[in-house]
Amino acid sequence: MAFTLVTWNINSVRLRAGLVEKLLTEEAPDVLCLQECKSPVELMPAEAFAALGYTHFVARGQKGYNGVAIISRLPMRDAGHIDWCAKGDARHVAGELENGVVIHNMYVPAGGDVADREVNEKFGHKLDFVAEMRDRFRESLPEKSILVGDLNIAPREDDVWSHKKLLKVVSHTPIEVEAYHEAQEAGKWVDITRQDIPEGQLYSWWSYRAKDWDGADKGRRLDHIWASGDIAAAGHSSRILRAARGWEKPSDHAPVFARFDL
DNA sequence: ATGGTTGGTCTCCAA
Repeated sequence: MAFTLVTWNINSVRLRAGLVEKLLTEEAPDVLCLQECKSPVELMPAEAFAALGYTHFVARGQKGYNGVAIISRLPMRDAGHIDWCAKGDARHVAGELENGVVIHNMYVPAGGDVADREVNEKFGHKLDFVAEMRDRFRESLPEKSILVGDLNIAPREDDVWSHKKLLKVVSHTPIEVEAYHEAQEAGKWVDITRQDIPEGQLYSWWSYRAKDWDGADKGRRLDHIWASGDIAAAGHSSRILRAARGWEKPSDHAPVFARFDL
């Protein structure tokens, strides 16, 4: 069984349902994971996706914030979610394919503006969230699993436009990068994007605030596709659809792709 | 050093 998987922070699935349909039509992935849907589940436009053949849909939502959804044209069952940091946030949903592979769709807290948990509780929440990921993966080693989503951390020097200028900027601080690696190593997760594209600058997000996002190209790689060690060799053909950042009324994130032969 | 843009909801908060 082979399938193409995409992760995309959509920044409102209701406002950008048309862009999701464009991606499904033009790129025809088998499974699409969305974050920041900003909608209760019952108001997510699942029918529009079903009309394109994507008849399987699992999601967790809430009004205005967070929200994650998995849209699939392959049979998929709801495999639950974890209430990270016990806040009741809709930041995780899992779907299981017929081959037993579980896809975890995650939205890690952005962490606010100040990289100091003493003065910014949102940064503390982010660190606690990623530490909980580490602890849970230590408790139970993931198998036959894929973890995707907006992890809001750019771990490598070539995952940001300027390593030096971003060392104190939330998303690329050493404490976050350390936490990211601890979580990854605890689960023996393999970064499929970097397994496929080991060298060079790679971004999946460009700020709305840039005058010329494409020309300035001050991006960060915040969106990730990880696979558990037992199936990592099945991952290939990674790419980031940068063009989607230039679509009409775009999300500030671009879709990240990988293919799996399982 | 600062401000820059966008979305959702209800006047500002989150990103």
